[in-house]
Amino acid sequence: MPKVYEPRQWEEKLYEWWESEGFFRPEQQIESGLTDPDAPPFVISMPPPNVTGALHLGHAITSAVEDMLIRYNRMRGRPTLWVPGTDHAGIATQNVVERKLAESGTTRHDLGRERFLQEVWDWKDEYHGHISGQQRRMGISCDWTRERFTLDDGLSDAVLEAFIRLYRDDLIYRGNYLVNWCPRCESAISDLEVEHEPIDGRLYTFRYPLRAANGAAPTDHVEVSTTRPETILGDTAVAVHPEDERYAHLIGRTALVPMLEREIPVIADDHVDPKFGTGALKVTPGHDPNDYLIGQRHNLPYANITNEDGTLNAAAGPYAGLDRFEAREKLWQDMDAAGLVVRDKPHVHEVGHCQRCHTIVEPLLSTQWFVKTKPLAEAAVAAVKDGRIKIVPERFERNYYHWMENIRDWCISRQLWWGHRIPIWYGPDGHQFAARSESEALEQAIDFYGETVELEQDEDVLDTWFSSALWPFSTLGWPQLEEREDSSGGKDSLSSLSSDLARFYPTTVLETGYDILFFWVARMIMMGLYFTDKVPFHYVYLHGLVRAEDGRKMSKSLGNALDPLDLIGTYGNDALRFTLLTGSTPGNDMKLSVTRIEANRNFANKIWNAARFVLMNLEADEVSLDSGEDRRGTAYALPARDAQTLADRWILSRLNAVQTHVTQLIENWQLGEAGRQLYEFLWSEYCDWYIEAAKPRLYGGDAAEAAATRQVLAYTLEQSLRLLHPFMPYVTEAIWGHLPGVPDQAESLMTQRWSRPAENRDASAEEDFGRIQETVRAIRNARAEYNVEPGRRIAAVFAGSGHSLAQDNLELFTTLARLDESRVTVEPSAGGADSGPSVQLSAGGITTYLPLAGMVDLEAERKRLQKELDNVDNQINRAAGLLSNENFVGKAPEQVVQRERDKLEDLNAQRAQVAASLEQVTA
RNA sequence: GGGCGGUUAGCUCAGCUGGUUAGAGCGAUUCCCUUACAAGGAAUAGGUCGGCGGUUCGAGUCCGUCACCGCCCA
Repeated sequence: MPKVYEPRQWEEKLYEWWESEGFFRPEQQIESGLTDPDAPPFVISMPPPNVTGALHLGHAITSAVEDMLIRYNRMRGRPTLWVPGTDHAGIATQNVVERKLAESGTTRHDLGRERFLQEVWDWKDEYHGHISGQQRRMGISCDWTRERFTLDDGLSDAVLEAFIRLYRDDLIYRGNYLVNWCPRCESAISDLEVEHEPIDGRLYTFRYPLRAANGAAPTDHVEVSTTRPETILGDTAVAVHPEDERYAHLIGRTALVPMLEREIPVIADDHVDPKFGTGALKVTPGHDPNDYLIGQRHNLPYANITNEDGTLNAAAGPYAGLDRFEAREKLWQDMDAAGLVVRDKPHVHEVGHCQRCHTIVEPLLSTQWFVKTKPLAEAAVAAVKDGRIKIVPERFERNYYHWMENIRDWCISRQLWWGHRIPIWYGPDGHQFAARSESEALEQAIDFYGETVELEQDEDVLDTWFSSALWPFSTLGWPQLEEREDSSGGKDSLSSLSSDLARFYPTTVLETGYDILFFWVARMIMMGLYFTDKVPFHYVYLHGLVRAEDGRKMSKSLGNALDPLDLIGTYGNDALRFTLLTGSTPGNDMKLSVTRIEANRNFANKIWNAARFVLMNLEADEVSLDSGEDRRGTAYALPARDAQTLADRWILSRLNAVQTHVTQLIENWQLGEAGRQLYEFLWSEYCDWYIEAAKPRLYGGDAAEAAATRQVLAYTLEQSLRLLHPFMPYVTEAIWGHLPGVPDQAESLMTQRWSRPAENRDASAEEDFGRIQETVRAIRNARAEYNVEPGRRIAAVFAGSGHSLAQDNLELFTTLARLDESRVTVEPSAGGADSGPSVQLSAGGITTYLPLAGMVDLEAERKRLQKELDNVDNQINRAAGLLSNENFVGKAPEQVVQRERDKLEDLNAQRAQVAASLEQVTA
């Protein structure tokens, strides 16, 4: 084994091996006996990345968490299925291809629908290779043989089926409503795809001329404010609050639209806020959602003044053809010239932008398709309320309820070409036929009209999220397999042949970022319940967003985006994923720190070197194996209990604790904490203490002792690799492949059994070893303070009540604290050294004298001991105070009280030791 | 306007149902290339856990309130 772990030499090789061996496939897992066919499968539908995009750190954290869960559950013996795939990402992908066309001077309209789509498919085919290659670099153990794409045949079938069923059930309808229109994409977008941002605009105040009572030319006016003057051209009323006395006399009069001279009424409506602006409101039902509602209440006409590209149409009179923002300027100038302008001043207000291209959205009356969401949302709320679906972290359930309970109908039609075309054909009279194909529509039409007619398919495609909403079951074969399942009757066990849908649905956990809780998760729940009558998944695990080190969102335009593939190349896959897994808690954002990735790269290397150490010593050794019934759970044999030293018992007990805690933490979704505990155990306990304690026994003369030590070293390492594997799959696999005598090496660590505690915790070993650690630290500290050369071995005397512990573990002390074996003595009584002045330490219940001849500064020692005495006294006061408090003794749990009693006892003993030392120094 | 999250060491963050003297990584200081690892080892310094009030024998943890930062929804 080389001295340094080089991720690049392992990662690709190991991944290719894993994939080609079929370890990612549930069938192989069952066939090979890794997983129990009768155990409930563990299933994740991977959030499909945009097929023409690049993977970013959001995908990296998704991959890290999901792969961790999959690997853990596979090792626990559950058949696991992780379904990968990609999303056609309608608007985003079409935009990219259109930009490419623009570079060569053409547009999609020049090409026509068919040729344009061919262009996009070509683009998709090219980029799909990039994406899946990147996903493989992320090391994800998903079942590539089940990979899907939202526009492939099966999923397109699912979309057809879903649309037609919803349509027939009256949950999809078409209508002319005010929608969010992106003039750049030239498409409607849903409410969710509008991002509201404050912009520095202006508030324009002007005079609305009022026709005189006798119908003569305007003699007076009312002042009105707006942030969008161009919409004046679409005004169909002026509204005031019904109780606003200032304007009561105006209600019922007629106003004249500036420059157009169109007559509109002055009406009264509660919606008007008398305190905003002048208290009078211009009403543009065709271009403002609130005004739209006012328009409905008052039966106002809906004037539509803009074209789909954001220019004004004929209804804008002289302003027709101008862009909406040019028209704003021009109209304002003209109104100024006409003496209608009062003022305009800076005004910050929230404006909706297109999520995809950031263009300011224009509310526009348009004929679109909608999903009636209320009935679907009710079922979706119930599924979470009654616990069939659990959201982690739980607080997001409130967001979910709030959104679901205030849900509005979902605009699903998009004026794009790239996507699932709406399966509706129109007859000559506009009658709608919902069908899987044109011929099917034609059959319906013949039935309907009694003759063959010309049909035209709807031009639009569906919102990408419509197909995504079906993802958990469409990827498993719905709806085709649903029918087969029904006819064969009931759900088969995994051991027999049956459909994926029957075996793997509902999925287990849906893991994704909280930013798409509404876009995706909520809609999957609605659709899943509606179409399959089952929840699509039992758990929703939401991770936080990965931000740049400065806390801002990573983005290409800011130039602060880190490329996960670069990071993997530099630091290794394990380092990146361990950082993502341990760097934050569910639902909380994390600022990705490169130094942390580096630290975790170092951790991987540390494990590598610990393994090198163990293997160097094992090489010529026969390692026996403790073969249980399950060969995948085979462990290295341990020495008999009575052949174990304190250090052995200690590290085995610590391993036991970590096995238990890590398992509990993962089951409790505290993945980060689980990883941190492993880090702590492996580095601070196994490497820093156990390996160091093992060295003298390995190199000492006693062959039996050395062999026992090798066994504990090997056992602990091997079990730790199993625990760490889901967090750091590569380095653990690379090391595991070097282990001698392991029966299943032809397979992989990923196919081995999750580590389980073999023996009980050993409280006395943990306590005793803890006392030794304390004493060793105290000696090391004294050595450093007195500038003892690191290599120099010094004399020591152990005394006091802990002397027998010292006596039994002298070798540990001499090694760990660098003592001179020939000059170490143990004395039962705390009498102290007789060889002149010495440093006196009280730690771990052992009094230690270090006769640092000629180096001891009595005055400094006195100060140090006094400080220590004060410290002990403080603690004694605290504990004694607690114990003298009747309330504490009476109300606190017995366990807690006893702990304080024990502590006080130890402190008193320690105080006596320190006090005695102090007295000696002072005397 | 409504809701959520954050505020813990110089920096980045842990700290689960309240219970040892609040932890880690990085950074800082001192020392060491000791035959697993200098991507390493040993030691040290550094925090009134945002402010105030409350509940409790006991609060970083629970409740109220305020401040600042961020996000979501309207």
